[in-house]
Amino acid sequence: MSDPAPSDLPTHFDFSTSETALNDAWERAGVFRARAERTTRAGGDRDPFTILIPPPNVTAVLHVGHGLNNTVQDVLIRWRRMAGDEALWLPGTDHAGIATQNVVEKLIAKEGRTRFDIGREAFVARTEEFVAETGGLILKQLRAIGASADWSRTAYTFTPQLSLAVREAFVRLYERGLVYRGHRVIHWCPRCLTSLSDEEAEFHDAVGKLYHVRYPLADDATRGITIATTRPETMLADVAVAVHPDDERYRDLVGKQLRMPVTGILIPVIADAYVDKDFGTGALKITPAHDANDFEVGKRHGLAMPVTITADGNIGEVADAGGRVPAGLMGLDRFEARDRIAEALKDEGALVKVDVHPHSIRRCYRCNTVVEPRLSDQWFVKMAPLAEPALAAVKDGTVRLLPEKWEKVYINWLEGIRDWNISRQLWWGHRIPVWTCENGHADAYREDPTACRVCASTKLEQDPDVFDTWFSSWLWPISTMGWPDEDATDLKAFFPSDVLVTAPEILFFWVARMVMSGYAFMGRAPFHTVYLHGTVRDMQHRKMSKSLGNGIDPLDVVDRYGADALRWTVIQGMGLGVDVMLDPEDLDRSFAPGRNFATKLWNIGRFILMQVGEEAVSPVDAVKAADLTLVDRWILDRLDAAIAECDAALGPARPAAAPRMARKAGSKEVGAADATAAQPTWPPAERQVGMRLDAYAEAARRFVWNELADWYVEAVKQRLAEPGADREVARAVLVHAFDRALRLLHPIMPFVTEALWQRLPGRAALAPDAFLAVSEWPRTRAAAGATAPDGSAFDVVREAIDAVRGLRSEYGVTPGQPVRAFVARDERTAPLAEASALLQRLARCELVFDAAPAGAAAHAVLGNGIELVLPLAGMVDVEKECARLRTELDGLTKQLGALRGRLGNEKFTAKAPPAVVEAERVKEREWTARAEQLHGKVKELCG
RNA sequence: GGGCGAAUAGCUCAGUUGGUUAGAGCACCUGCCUUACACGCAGGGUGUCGGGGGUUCGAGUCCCUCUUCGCCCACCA
Repeated sequence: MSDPAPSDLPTHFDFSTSETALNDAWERAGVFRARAERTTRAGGDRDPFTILIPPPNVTAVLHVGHGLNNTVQDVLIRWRRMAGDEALWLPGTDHAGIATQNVVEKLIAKEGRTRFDIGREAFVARTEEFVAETGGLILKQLRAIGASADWSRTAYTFTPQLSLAVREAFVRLYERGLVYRGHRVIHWCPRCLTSLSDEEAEFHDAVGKLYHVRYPLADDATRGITIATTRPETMLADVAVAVHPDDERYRDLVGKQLRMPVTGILIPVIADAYVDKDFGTGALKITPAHDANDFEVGKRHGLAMPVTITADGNIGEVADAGGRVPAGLMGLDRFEARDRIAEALKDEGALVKVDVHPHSIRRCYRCNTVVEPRLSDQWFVKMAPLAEPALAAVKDGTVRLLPEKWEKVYINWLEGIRDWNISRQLWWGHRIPVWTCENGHADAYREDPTACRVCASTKLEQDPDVFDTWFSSWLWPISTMGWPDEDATDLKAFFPSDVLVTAPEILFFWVARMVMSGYAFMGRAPFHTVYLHGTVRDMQHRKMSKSLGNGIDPLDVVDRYGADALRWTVIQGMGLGVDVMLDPEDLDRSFAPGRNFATKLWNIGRFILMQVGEEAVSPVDAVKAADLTLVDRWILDRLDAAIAECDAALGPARPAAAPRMARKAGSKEVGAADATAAQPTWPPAERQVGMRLDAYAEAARRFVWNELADWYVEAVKQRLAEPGADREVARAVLVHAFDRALRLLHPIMPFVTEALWQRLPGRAALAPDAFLAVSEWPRTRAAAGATAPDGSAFDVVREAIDAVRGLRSEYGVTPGQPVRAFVARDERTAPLAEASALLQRLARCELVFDAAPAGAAAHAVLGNGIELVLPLAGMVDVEKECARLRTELDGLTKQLGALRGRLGNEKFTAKAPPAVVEAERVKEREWTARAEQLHGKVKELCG
């Protein structure tokens, strides 16, 4: 890079040009590309560290939720890359069956056509074309926020390779007897014209009406049963009224016939324990084809199952319903029919009453249409056997969910797992590989069959349905790695992966099912950590959404403040699992933390580059310990502390591969146990540790801003200005500390840190393709086996400066006015003597090592007992000082009283840990000394 | 209906196994263009840790209870 001289650098980081240039440079150098052969699993010396992107819909456009999700992944992957792992972040997209189909349907609707007008083949071709043209835009957008994914491995759930995995998975489950054809009531979306899984039919609160309808006895219209229903339109398909067998009210009616109003159809009264005696009237109308529970009741009693609602949600005689639908209702929309039937009931006098009834209704998760329960044939996966190892994995710590509360939700769901409806009546998706021959032999085939496996008939027809889109998503951790080829290079090197970063909304849709598929097809969990982050919300805590118009476009933020500002803001404000609040109305304020810090960092760098010059600096290790000044030692200490804090906040990258545990006595499953025993589990002490990205960000920020910039840089300004040996020491320490700070911050702010790091002196000696992005993650001196001289002596200096500044402010001494502070001569003042020039510069305070002159004075006592005295003659009135002293003394007396009370309490001294008691004793001595001192001053000054 | 969680500064949140005078960022107030940065510097905490009770030498932290809020699941028509 040809650079301007440091002094010509602008005062703000020019992110708009630098970000693109850096992205290009990184990609050219291939720093994001993972190499299987370097992993330990392939005989190399690097631990693999893999993150699989939660594939966004192929038609998706980047929104702030993606921004957050992918920033987290990128921070983790950059961290591990620097820490020496072979880091793979595998990007890709999801074909998103139902969602993409809806998009294309809308597109052709603009041409006045439906998918049925153009036919299945043309529709699929049209969708493929649309995806090819516009799909994957989001992956390009991810580059703009700095995503360091391995783009050479970009995957898509609908490629031939992944389709093969989907087919293989289905056939294997089929062969294991875990797939079956079910005839039952499922969730049906009348707009998408497809069945939905339980998870795809989401509950929404609604205030409906509860209609009480009287069904009279066929042979005695004066008697009857009143039932309650929220969906009177389904009465057209009623086949019975059920009561509880023990219900005295209805006992004599069981077995009798009722004549339904409106249709006049006769239906029996049956007894079934499913009915709740205490709900409504205790009588329940039974509509087996349009209610999942009624279906079960109907099966038990061998009842007919007429279908009176069509696929698109209208009234009609669909199946076994001859003569049930009155002509006037035929073809009506289901909700219109509801009102019409209610009117008809009212006219007949059969409508007893209508109550307001708050309840939950299910809606399609893609189009929000009210879901209709509907009798149909679908493919299901038996989930209980698959759930078992997935449940055990979380219980035994093979997989941890962060934050922990989601483990309970996960376990709760898996323990009550229900079978998964995987067939969809859509056109966009993987066709179900089941063929049925003319003789009715249905079977699953790995290859498209030319003849029936059973009877060799060549007249075969493929099931018209496609798979639930999640049936391909759940294979993501293995299909993207080359499965079903178990020898695939990537599968061997990078599976299982490490961390999955996603939103809790898809815990069941995706996360739990991936764990299941990992065990079902590879015998292992696909990752060891699931990081479930919060949601981005506006200031009213509403989820950001297009329809509410409260969204934030991440690319807009990148344009205004840079990708680093976006990333920093999101990471530093994100506690584990906590929602991030941003104000779409005030981007300046929302992204101030990131914008401000990026600029601060840039200016620290700018200053350092200007002061340090171009000549190479010696490594800090080469500096003799004796040549380090107080502040040098201090900043190196603080650096160690910051590294340790960052490491602690990030936590262990993976559970340690503990030595194989001794097999439990009596365990005979030697061979079987081995495959899973090899997968390490999180020790209880580490299960909730790490992944505190906000704490990591804060530790790094505090070091570079509050310690390096606020203190060290200020302290070394003078040394840098004067040529000589000490200047070289200062340069060495300064460059070292800043270099390490850039490393710590790089995962969060990759661009500004790389731009600065590339300009550090000594870069010329490095290889031309040396990047901060692949530089070594900092280690503490202790971790590196080096000795660390104590830097705490500088604390006295800092305290003295703080104290003088505080006193100045308190007494209203203007910043420009020089002051003198007196310190009684004492060997403990040695650090102050060494740093008195600093005190002069940073606090405009001349230090005098002598007794203070008599008269009004301000006092400050430093932590090690040194008293600092500022004469206030001519600067402040005595009364004010007296008042201040008295206030301090009062407060101290109160605190001392409490403290002495505790120390005098035998129970405390006997029961509290000795260390705590000792600390209290020390404190008591210090406070007592201070109190006596204050007493003296008050007497002397105030009489 | 079942399960889970939260309530700490104006806002968003930390607060590790109970142990100094409860912290951070943003916001706010005061003063500063001090040879990098006003997107900055220096100073300032503005709090009955939701209410009540209990355990303890000691409670923001543990237990009970009440209040409020949120999340997940569920076959009450």
